[in-house]
Amino acid sequence: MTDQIARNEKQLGAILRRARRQADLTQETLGSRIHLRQATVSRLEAGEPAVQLSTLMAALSALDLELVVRPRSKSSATEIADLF
Amino acid sequence: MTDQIARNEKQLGAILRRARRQADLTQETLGSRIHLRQATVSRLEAGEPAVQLSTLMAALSALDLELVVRPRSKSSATEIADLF
DNA sequence: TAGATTTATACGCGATCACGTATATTGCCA
DNA sequence: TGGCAATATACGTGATCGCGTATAAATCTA
Repeated sequence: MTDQIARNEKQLGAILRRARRQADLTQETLGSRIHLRQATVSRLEAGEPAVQLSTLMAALSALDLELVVRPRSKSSATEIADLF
Repeated sequence: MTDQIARNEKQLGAILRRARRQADLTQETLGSRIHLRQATVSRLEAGEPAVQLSTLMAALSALDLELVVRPRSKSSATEIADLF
C-alpha cells in the first residue's frame, strides 16, 4: 500500500476504510479491538468532522498504520477554502 | 522540515506546536485564521484526545501541512498497549 | 432471489466539545 | 526585576461526542 494523503476528514475516512478492508476486517471486529462501537467506526470512515482524535489514533494503531505530517506537496487553494 | 511521525495525540500535538512556532505564529493568530479560539489551539497542541478531527485538519491546512497515512515503519507493541 | 452479513442510523444518557469571555500562569526581554 | 506577550485554565451554554441497545438499509453470497 502506497502512502496516502489526507487533507480533510473525508479523505482520511476513505483511507481508513480502504485499509480496514484490505486487512479483511469488519467495522465490528475492528471496533472491538480498540473498544469502539461499530457505529463509531462508521462515523470515522464517513469522514464526520466532529469525530475525536482518540478515535482516529486508535483505529490507526489497530490497522498498524501511522501518521506522517509534512509540508503540502503542492498548494491547493480551493481545498483550503473549502474548509469554510 | 523532515516528515514527522505521530502515533498518538501527544506526538501530533507536539508536531503542530513545532510547526506553528517555525511559522512564527501565536496560537491566537493561528486560531483566528481558522476560526478557532486560542484556547482550542492550546488543547490541540497539548495532545488532548477528545479534540475533534475538524480542529486538527483546520490547523494543518493553516500551517500548510498535510497528513500521510502509511504502514508503521517498525511495530511497537508497547505504544499500542499504551492506548488503553 | 432469499437469506445472511455488514454498514448506517436512531434514541436516551452522561461526558465533553468549541464557543464567548475572562483570568491565571508562564515565558521572555528590556 | 518589572512589565508585556503568550499560553493555560475557568465558567456557563448549546451542540455533539461515544456509549448501550436496537433496527433499517445496503451489500454480499449461496
